[in-house]
Amino acid sequence: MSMGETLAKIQGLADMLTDRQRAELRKHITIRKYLKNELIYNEGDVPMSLLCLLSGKVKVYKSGVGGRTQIIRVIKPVQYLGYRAYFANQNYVTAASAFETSYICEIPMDVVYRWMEENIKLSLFFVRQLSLDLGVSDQRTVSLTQKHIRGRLAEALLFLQESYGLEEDGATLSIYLTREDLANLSNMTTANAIRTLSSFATEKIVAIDGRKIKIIDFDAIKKISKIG
Amino acid sequence: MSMGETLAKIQGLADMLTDRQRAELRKHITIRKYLKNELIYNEGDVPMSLLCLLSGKVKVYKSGVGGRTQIIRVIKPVQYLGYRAYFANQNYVTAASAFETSYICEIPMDVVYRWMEENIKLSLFFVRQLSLDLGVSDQRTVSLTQKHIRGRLAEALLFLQESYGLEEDGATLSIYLTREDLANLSNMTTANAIRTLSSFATEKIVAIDGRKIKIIDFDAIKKISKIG
DNA sequence: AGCAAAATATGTTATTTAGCATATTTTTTT
DNA sequence: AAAAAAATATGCTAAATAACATATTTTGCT
Repeated sequence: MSMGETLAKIQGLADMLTDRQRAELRKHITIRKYLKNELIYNEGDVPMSLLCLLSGKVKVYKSGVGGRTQIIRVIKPVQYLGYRAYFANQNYVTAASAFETSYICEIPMDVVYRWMEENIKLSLFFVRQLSLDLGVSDQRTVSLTQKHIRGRLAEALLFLQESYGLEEDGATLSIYLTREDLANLSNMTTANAIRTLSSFATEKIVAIDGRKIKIIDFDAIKKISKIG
Repeated sequence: MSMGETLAKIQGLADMLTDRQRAELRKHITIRKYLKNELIYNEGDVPMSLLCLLSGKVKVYKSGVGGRTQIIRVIKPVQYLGYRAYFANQNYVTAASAFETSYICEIPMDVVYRWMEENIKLSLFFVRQLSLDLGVSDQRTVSLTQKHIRGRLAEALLFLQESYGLEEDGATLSIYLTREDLANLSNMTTANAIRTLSSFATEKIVAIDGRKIKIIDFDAIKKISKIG
């Protein structure tokens, strides 16, 4: 990932900056490659940088009681992450790692915050991002607590489709997750993710080929997700 | 609640404003009294105002599948609410109502947003608020999904203590909730909230007298909440 | 290619929690 | 103060989900 490509990717952010800030951006930005399953940051770490996923796929998760893990959100290119903890003056309460090989650019958070103090547009950008994130999080709390297993899994499949899209066939999810990740996304045990996905396959709602999931009956999935 | 008292309560916000904005604030601010259980806003409503709870207690909740309700957060004086949806350009995805008689002041959100566009401090205030809210919401997702009933109820009791404090005896929660509200806060059925609270009473962890809950063994509650 | 480790599949059992029913008590309304 | 409605309490049953066990398949590694 070259600097030129990178700057093209984060143009949305760069466009909000003043000329002077944009010059500073070039000085401070760094790019790092993360391998599959590599940790990007961990719970308890001090947030130092604004991260922007340039390519690849990333999960943000939290470990709960008894070693269970909950995937809180998934990140696609070009999305930002890592800002909440800094703004709240906290250490990270989540961890993030790469689903697959990912390129992430980093901008020191103190530099970003300095820009925000003299750049309303940038501040309002984060107000909006945080507001969207919070809406999703609140909705997720209710879905994960109130829907039954089938509803939660169906919702997770739709969520993955919205986040990462479909292959050229217009039906196969573009992300290949392990059943364990699928379970951690849907708040269930791995065995139940396996079983429930198998049921969906038996019912011809999806077709599974290893980690490849093809959604055959979108309406059925939507219905199962909705009624819980 | 007089205008003088009100301005004293929202001084934290007023202090961030310019002189001109403060003058405008006086023109646009209105105060309204809400009776016990009165609806403040509903899911689907268009967010028009920034709300600030001056006195009383408020719940923000969301109805999920099968008519079940989840209390998402509780508000104490002097806290703001109603801003997320406006910033995200959405209608409300939650509802809010008063636990008890409450006074709430309202400032038109478009006025607030105009201020934000020319007032970095105010924008950064909301960046911080939203970041704190999001951290709580993410934590709550994991607690509510992974902890067992006793852990969730214990957490709810601690949460109420942190939010609304204790009576002069240093042990009785200052908020008197119905078992149904307690259930909606802890993601369980009303019958289970009743049963579990009774168990805590039998185990001498709390003492209950109607809706009055006295925490006898704080360490036990903390431990139950922690281990889930 | 061959081995080890990890992931998937599936059956069985145990636990947790919801659902339902009914009695009693408390609160609200008239 | 009486009546009605709502909330609380408690027992029993059913449903949902986790836990555990074991076999098979796939993946990653050297």
